[in-house]
Amino acid sequence: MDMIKEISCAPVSRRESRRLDRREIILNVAAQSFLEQGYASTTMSSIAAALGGSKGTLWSHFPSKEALFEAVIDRATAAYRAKLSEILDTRGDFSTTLKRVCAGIMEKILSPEAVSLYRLVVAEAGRFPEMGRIFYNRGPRRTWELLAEFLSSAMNDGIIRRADPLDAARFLVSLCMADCHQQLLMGMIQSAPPEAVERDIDRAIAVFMNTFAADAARLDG
Amino acid sequence: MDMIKEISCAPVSRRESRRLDRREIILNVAAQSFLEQGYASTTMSSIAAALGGSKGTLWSHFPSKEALFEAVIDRATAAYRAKLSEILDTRGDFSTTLKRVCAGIMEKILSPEAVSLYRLVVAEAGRFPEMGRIFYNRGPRRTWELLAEFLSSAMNDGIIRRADPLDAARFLVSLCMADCHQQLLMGMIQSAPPEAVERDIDRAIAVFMNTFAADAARLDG
DNA sequence: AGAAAAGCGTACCATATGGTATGGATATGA
DNA sequence: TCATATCCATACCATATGGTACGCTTTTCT
Repeated sequence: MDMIKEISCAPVSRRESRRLDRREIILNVAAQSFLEQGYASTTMSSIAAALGGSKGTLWSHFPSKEALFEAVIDRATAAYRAKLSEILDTRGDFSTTLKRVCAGIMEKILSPEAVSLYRLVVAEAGRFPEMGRIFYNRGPRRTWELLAEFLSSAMNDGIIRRADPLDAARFLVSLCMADCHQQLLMGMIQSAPPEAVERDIDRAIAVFMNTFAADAARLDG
Repeated sequence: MDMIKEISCAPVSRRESRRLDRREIILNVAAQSFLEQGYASTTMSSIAAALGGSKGTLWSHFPSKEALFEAVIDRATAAYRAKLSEILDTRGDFSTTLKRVCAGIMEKILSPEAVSLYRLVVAEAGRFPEMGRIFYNRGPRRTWELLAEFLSSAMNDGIIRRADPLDAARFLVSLCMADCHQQLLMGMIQSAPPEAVERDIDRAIAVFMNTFAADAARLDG
């Protein structure tokens, strides 16, 4: 009887499962509030109210507002990372794949949730140093690593010149984020028009290929 | 008697001058608080306390927290713009000047105040739509325009290929902001080490020249 | 069936918030 | 000199905050 308990690390007991469900719901509600209101403007009371539940329950799951916030950021970045891994589909020739990958990255990065998350991180990074680190490692870093893997194989195939794949990936991503993303962040636009995104992608790839094509001039020694 | 009053638009009366001084002090204190605490976490009471003055005085100058905030952003962006105009000194040959100009822009952009302001704008742009517009027009836009002016003359001299100067300027600035600025925003570093800034500049210029040098390949039609 | 866990509802706490009102001190302008 | 503009200090307001406490019901485990 005890054996069954021990061999399963996932929650078996129904109680535990229900509790995790509740926790999940709390995190959803809290995430929504934090992402669209910011940290300071989000109140525990309003979260409890939105839950339909009581404050006691809230505090039984998270001992403080700060702990809740950290859990939310943790989960949001994890979700972000999960969405990213869907992107890398390297079927087809290089330039087709490159464009598809860029489009995938752009779509994730420009999504309202990602923009809200980015805003929140930038806003609170000064006050919550760990948060910036978590986001950085799970967000941008993962994106670069995924891209770098793809670019690395292209380097091996001699399609683009050999260089640090991670540097190349960072370069490409920063090129993609130069226009629409900036304007979204500063509220100049509410959503990125597809044609503008397309233009960003094309420009980014053009500059990237101009820099990294196999026959391109070396930039540094 | 009325004439004297009318011909001078600057504050003549000592009362008025004192009042403006007080207003200036309020704006300084408020700016500091908003920039390092964010909007929601900054309290009017704490500002009044830091002033040494009373709340009555505060509210006699600004009818609400929101009004104070707008005035602060207005002034901060104006100050930012003033600092920018110091940058453009086009003596010397093109590449020397280009590097100096980039270094100047980087120095402004990476300064703690500029980073705080950028953070605040990004954080609150969703809630204060006008603020993003003000910042955008007085900050990035001015920077681009200054740079564009310089690049435009370089185009006329045939040093770089003819293109939309504003586009080229935006491109160069976005290249400069790709690394250190990002890391500062996300709290990965507390200040940008000079050698990293130097590296950012060199990379940006290399890519820029690779793209815009007179003999570079056209990127788009 | 009965113990325990989890959640709910609500009342409560000290504190702080944005904002108002008032009365007095001080400097300024006519 | 004298009215007035400005400021300061303080007390105050309704409301809201993060967080605690407690008694009650429902669900789960044994």
